[in-house]
Amino acid sequence: MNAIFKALNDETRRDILELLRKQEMTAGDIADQFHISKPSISHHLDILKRADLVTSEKKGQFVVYSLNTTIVDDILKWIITLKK
Amino acid sequence: MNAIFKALNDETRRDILELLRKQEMTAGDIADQFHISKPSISHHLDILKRADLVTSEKKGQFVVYSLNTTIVDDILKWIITLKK
DNA sequence: ATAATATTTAGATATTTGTCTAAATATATA
DNA sequence: TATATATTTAGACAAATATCTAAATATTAT
Repeated sequence: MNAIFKALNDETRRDILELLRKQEMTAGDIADQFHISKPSISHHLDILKRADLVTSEKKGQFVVYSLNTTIVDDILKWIITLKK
Repeated sequence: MNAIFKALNDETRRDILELLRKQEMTAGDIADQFHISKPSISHHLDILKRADLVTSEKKGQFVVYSLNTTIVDDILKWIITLKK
């Protein structure tokens, strides 16, 4: 749970997740949505990946990122325990 | 959402929430559950309070903390948007 | 009033984090 | 093969954070 909450504790990373909710995107296309350098976005993507919140697949010279909804379920479960 | 995720990004604070899920507790009783100084726990409680995840009420010389389930719902909503 | 108990505030410090630029790596194209 | 494009890695740095001890504040009890 630690890596997940660490990953969620940043507005840029949460925004990336919301982008990926709609469709998978390349690292570059993701970076273009923010006023932050590409290396910084790459670093954010790495943190999301380590938390298993996104997956990545190399397609030619691009790297395509997708949301991993399985882990989203894990967060839901944790939150829901607070209500029981 | 920022303050909430910031508050959740710490194992001690998440553990405090799980404790309060079962019953309300005084600051001292909460502190006794951790191997961390009372001032540090007080600081964690302050962060949880600013995020509105807990409420506090002074009862005599004690301060009783409770979980605020309303805000827990807000987190749920945000997580669920990721799945739609 | 004084002492004891409960909690918070203040100030210090080491660690973590988000950001940047420059350089490295990998792939595609001319 | 040389060049352009896409992405990541490396290293540096300022800001944020979790922790501590000491002191302050508030309440209760003697």
